[in-house]
Amino acid sequence: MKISRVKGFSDILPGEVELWQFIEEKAREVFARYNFSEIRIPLLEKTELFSRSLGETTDIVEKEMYTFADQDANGALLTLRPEGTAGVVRAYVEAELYKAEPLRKLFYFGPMFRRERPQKGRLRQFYQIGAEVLGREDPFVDAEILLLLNDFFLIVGLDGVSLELNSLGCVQCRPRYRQALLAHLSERAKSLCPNCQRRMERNPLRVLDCKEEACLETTRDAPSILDYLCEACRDHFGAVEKLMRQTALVYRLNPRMVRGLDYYCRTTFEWTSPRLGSQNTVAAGGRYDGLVEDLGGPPTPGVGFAIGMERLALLLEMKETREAPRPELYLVWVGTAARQWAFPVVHRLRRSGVRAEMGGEEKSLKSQMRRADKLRASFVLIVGDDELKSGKGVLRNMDTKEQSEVSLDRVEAELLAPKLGG
RNA sequence: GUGAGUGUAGCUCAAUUUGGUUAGAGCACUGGACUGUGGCUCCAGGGGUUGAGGGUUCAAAUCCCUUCACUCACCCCA
Repeated sequence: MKISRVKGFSDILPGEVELWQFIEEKAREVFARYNFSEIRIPLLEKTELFSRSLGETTDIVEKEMYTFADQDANGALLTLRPEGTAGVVRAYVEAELYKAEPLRKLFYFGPMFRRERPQKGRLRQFYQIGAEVLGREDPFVDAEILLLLNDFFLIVGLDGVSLELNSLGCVQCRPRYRQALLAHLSERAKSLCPNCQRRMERNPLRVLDCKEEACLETTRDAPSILDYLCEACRDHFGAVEKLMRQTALVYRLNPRMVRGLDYYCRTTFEWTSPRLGSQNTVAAGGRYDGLVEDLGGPPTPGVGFAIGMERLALLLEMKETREAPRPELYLVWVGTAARQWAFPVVHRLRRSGVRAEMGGEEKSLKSQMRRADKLRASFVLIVGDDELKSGKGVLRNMDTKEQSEVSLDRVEAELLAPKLGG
């Protein structure tokens, strides 16, 4: 009986994995330029970490987490991480990273798990590239990571995406806005969709995010969060905007943009693409100045983002297909004596760093050549009885069709010469 | 969780409307033409429980029921 993969979980097969490697490589490059350090944390955390940091009433915590009881006597509830920030902050606090160094710039790659209904750009195990900057309240840091993301998109060749920016205010000013919005909404509650009527009680800001025509209409002249920011938040956001203009980073101000997780405050942002279908966010993030303290650390501001890797891959995949690596040498043998000779030679070449392959089974010269061609080998070395006798093998450059003789007793030395490109 | 759509060869798809012989094509794969030299061309070959199970019928890929999977949308979000 065949066993299939779990719903919403996917394999990244040869042919597509090259694109992922490319993305990861470029991400490392950009993080290095911006002086970020990698952090690796567990996929499994205590459930409490997520319910505390994301918010008890978010959809993720309420119905999307993979949670189970540990087999230990204490039976603690454990959860496969649905996002990265909580775990990074937990590690930051646990290792007291703030003690030796006031500013930490961290990045990570890895899978996240949410039990949602799969669709385009949405899987139950999905990969994120994330970054967190801990220890600075400075708007220059907000601008820095926005520029980092922009640079990253530039070097992977992503285009057609747009950036939206907003400020959600802080614990000082958001309650005031919430109240004003609520006042506006309750007067018009009848014209809101049933969903939004529920949202009004739980998280009124989400009403602004509704796609329902009627709700869009009723919130058209709703108060804007940007008019309710306290002085400190207004200054902070103003400074971010100024830096955006100074660095010519194009964005659209979107005072209706809200975030799904409770810990966000002040600057929030989102990169979207119209080509992704309804899951159109490629990257998003924002500031979370209270989170470290909530998780038992000292008051420490933070700001970060996450990039959805399969969404990014989806967008880049449409542009061009990336090529699989090609073998540098394919050794074609004719006759069992030649095969016996070839096997250790290929082994030694591989040990010297050459990407090498040889013909398998008892196959004709022609079919081995065909296979070498299919794999796009750069060079083919042909060895048969004649060559064994004369001690000279035939080396063929598959691109130029040039052939030359190499002496078999010093074949490695000859092959490792510049011919093979090092 | 709700709704809609789609399941035929390794891949992309015909044949389903109107049930009718042995389910086809292109690409890919294997071999040959070219007995030890790749790509192009030509020829040949292998490969299918038509997602699965049941039903109707002389006859089912085709009609009906059940089920599973996938996809997209709602929702939510990276």
